[in-house]
Amino acid sequence: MDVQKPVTRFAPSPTGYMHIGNLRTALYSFLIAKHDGGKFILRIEDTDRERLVDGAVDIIKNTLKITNLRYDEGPDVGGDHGPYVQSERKDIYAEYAKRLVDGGHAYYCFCSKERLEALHSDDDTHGGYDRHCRNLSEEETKKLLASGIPYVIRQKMPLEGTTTYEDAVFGTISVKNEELQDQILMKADGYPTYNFAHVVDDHLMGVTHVVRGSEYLSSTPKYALLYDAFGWQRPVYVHLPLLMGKNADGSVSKLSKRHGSVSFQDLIKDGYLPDAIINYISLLGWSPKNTESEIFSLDDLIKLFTIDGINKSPAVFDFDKLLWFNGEYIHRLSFGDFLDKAMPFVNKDVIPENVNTEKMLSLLHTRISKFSEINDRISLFISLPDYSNDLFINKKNKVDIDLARKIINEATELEDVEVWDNDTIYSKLIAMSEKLGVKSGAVMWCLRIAVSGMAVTPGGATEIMEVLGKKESMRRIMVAAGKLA
RNA sequence: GGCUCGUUGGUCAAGCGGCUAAGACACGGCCCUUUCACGGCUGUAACGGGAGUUCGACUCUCCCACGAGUCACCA
Repeated sequence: MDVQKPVTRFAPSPTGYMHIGNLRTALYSFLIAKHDGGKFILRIEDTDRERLVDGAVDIIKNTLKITNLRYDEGPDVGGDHGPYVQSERKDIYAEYAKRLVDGGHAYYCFCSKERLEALHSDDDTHGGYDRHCRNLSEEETKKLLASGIPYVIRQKMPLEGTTTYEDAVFGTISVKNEELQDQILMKADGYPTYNFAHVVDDHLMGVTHVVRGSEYLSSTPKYALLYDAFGWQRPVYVHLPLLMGKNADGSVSKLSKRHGSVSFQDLIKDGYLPDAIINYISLLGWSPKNTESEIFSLDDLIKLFTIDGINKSPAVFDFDKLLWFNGEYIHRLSFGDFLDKAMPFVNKDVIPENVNTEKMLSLLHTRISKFSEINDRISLFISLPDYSNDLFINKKNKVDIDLARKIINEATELEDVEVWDNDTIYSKLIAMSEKLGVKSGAVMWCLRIAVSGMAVTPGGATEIMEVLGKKESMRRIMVAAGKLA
């Protein structure tokens, strides 16, 4: 007999940006399916009509597209289990809710919001619904229904006993039934709640593994009971550890905006590469069996990913490590690709004509970890900063002001160089150091200071001069000569 | 507060009764070097606490502490 291939889904609400935690859920869900050659579905959960945000669905689709998390079924690709947008499935939920009522697993509730609020006024967070309408007679229900009073449909929880389910990550989870609220399945506006819709959809769409954040751990018994009420087979539950962020005071809390850029688009805007982001977040809550390297492509992850490698404890999102991954990915880009991706980040308006932009960027290729660093790093090519003569002093190369003056004066002869490129300038400077009888490092040091005005620069003296061009380089050398005179 | 879950270095983590407790990021040092970066080598640093079980616990059990999640006509 064939082992059933896994079917998983990613089911976000279109309420705004793609949070990095959501992306990680999508990734794991995708990987679980693909590791065993299964199917991955995208479903849009838009049952909360008030929180809908325009364009949010496009953000979701676009994110999955550029991260290569391809779905086999979904709103724009179709499939045998559509529609894949919950607001288009209202009839389905209504029908299944009715079935539950008829079977005695759910009931109509006519309680007003005011009444419900009064219930909570004593102790604001505890308590719950008092099951006021749970035992209305059939006649009373009929009458109320006919009268047009708004109603919801609630799930009828067992009053005693325990509900237990197996989670693939957390193991056996067991909750006393008396803890379970008669949760709302269908809202007064005719839309289902998440609690109900996702169960119906997951079953109808053949989802075998429900992958989601561990915030659902304690409400899952209610969903399991729903499966039971319908007589459906329960799916495999895979709850993922939470993603946390580090606060300024050192404590941690659920990853949110206060921790920095936590939406996928924020990170892209900041100059992170999708592959690097995917690689990093794959390791937040999961680790592979072999541990030689941590650099994984999506294909690597598909091969390596198994549920038993998922961790239980919450993971703190570490921007330093993400930055390291991103640097690795940038350094490994071919120069052509690097250029393509880097160019959009360059503020072209401020780059002088004499500067060779391509060569300038080549200096940055191995020196940046994210593209947004570019503009800070190239300031010296745009203008010569005001600097102090002390910058010329360098112990290692035995440079003092007198020597610097000598070297810079000698360097004015660079004016004779015909072909202004790195190699030519370099050999010229080497020859100069021999003539002067000083270490080549001393010459290089002084020239680098002169043309950059900075102690730390992307690239060495000759590289900077090449990028700057002869005219500007000579100008800067003359400035230095003047300062040292 | 009830319920549920978690706790290995600053962070991510391996470990699944016997180990000098991996590795990665960050941090320090050294080397390379035309500064920086890259690269190479190397160093500092951890099992929350207490009882058990066992010849032997980071690994199993219980209690405590701490942390988190959840108790919506939000998902």
